Amino acid sequence: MLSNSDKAGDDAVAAFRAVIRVYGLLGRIMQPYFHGLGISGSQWSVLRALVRVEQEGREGLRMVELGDRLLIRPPSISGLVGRLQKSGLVWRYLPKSDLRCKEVRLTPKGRDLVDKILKTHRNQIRYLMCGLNSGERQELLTLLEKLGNHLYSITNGLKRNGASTGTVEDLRG
Amino acid sequence: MLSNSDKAGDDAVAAFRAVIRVYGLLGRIMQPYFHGLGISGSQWSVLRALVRVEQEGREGLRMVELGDRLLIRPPSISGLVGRLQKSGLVWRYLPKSDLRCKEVRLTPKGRDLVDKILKTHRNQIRYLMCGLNSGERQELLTLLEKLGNHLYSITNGLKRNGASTGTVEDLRG
DNA sequence: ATCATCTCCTTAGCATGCTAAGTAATTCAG
DNA sequence: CTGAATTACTTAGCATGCTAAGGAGATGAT
Repeated sequence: MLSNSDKAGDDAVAAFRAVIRVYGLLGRIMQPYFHGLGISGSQWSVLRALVRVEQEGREGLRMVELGDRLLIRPPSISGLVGRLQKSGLVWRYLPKSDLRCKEVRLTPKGRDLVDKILKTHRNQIRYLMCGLNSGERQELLTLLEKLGNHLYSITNGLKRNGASTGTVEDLRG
Repeated sequence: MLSNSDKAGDDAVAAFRAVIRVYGLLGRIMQPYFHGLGISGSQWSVLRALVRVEQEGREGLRMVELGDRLLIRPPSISGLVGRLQKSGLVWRYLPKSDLRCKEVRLTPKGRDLVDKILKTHRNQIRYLMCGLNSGERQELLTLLEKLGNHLYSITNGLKRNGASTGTVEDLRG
């Protein structure tokens, strides 16, 4: 019985490793691409999130909201936004409603850069992903969304447990 | 015609973003897991590669081979192996055949740790991936391998081009 | 045989991620 | 209304990734 589930685990390990490998390969390609644009991939994620938020009709994002969207922790957000502010692409201010928070928004210079990058960005991503045809990309998206929902529920479990170690036992035992 | 390909690009962007999100979620779960084991995910990758190489009948791996397997650059390998050596898990020596190289192998302490972790590791991965059933995991693996092969051929193109900026134009124009 | 080149590794310096701990503002219990 | 708990952000310190540049050994053209 255990040997059966061992075999069932093999495709789990293989798929797990494949996600990591593909992510690594994407990074190897995207890093020099962003370097040529004068920013980093992480910085692009911030700028992109701020544009999206403007399109939703809001002027800025609180730091913690940014962290939720980008899946990174508050201290990392602080550093990232700080460097973007030093570059003049982003602006940080205190909303009057809650002085604990800081909100971030694009400067005109930041918006200009995003507009410039967006003109070609979709083509770049399309080129990376053209190893799969459209049907395959949609299938991949479906599978990753399903897996992502599962993983997200695990991270919520971690959050509820406080000082968890992230193991199966913590979450199930 | 461009508007058609714009629509075709949408699923490329969505799938691209899904890979990044799933990788981020995996990291959020695996990081505390490895922390509880006394090492990091990157360090585990090194130890795991060294065990695999032993199973292939070789005693150790050159630094640069390690980098190829883990998709990281030589300076990162130096630091990673250096810290593992300081922890006594790994051993670095000069092969007589080529004094430029250094080879890395597990110490007994390192092998003991790997053996201990491997007892439960597959269950942990299986738990992460159980959001998909076995057929879905195999389908995901197939898609990611196909995409990975495409991306790998792009990185080879970057290597051949020397100081490339990693854009579509560099590789196609 | 020798000089140029290539390969492998390392160091220096930076960006990005994390946890732990600290400060300031808000909220809630009494 | 006041004190405790919570929430948001920051700082400090570490690990990991990168590029650029340098040194030592191997290779190759002449």
